[in-house]
Amino acid sequence: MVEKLKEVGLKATPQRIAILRELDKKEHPTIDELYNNLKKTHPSISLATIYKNLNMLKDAGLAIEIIPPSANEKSKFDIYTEPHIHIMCKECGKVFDYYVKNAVDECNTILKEITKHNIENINVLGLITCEECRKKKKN
Amino acid sequence: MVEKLKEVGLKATPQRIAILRELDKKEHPTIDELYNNLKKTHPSISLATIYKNLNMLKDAGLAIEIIPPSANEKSKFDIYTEPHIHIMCKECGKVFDYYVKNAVDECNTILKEITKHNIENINVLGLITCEECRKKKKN
DNA sequence: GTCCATGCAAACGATTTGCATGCGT
DNA sequence: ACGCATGCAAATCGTTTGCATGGAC
Repeated sequence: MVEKLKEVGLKATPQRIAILRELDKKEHPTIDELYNNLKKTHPSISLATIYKNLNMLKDAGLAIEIIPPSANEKSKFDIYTEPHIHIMCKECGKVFDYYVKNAVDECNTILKEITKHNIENINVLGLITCEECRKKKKN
Repeated sequence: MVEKLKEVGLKATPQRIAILRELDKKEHPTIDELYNNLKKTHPSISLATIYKNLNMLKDAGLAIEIIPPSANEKSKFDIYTEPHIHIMCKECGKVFDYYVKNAVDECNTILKEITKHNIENINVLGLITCEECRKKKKN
């Protein structure tokens, strides 16, 4: 994590390293989950620091924000290493990663054909009902 | 618009009708654009009313929210009639609609193959640089 | 030693809420 | 006439900002 930060020209502070480590667990925390988790090891960490750093990490391409479709739901955060697709459970909000390289490209191609536009980037979020939630619903 | 509202069990108030009419112009307004436009014909309309109604219209499936990828940008709103795809200019935020029925299905199919999940719904937003913005950039 | 980062508290903006009044049915 | 909708103001929530102190380089 220290190297990643230096590569993009950011100081390797303990807080930043901790944030990246936490994101690297791939649990897709919301900001306050991140805050609560980090307080365990960094009791003095402040929310403002987390906000500031998440913005910097996003700008630097080391983190990405997963924005839910309903917008009154909270964003979740993920470490960014290579392009991948996110699937979210519409019941509980849990996020699943799919590191399938050409999936993003395929969707992109389809959009290009339809729109005749040069699609530079796509944001895809698939919505499912996860196993757990499906079970709960049955009862 | 009156009928649409009654179909979903909502009272056809002048404010609601006006909101739907405004969305039907397909200009994808933000909440305050909507507010400013509606004030012209409904000077006493309140922001709270717009917020409440947009939420109800979304829940009822008569409107959808287009959430930009950067999340500090404002959401835009659209009337919902049938599934379609949105493309957004990353420079100026302008939104373009594509009513191509099987595009949504195709993306859906790809996601299903990759994830082996039953994708119930997808949220796709394609990002481009629109003509106007491309011209501006050249200068 | 310099400059950027941190952490606190205050400021801010967007959205929601409570409540009295008005209006669609 | 009833019950939901409106509009106002206040409350709330998430996020950002300013600033003094601390820490990475």
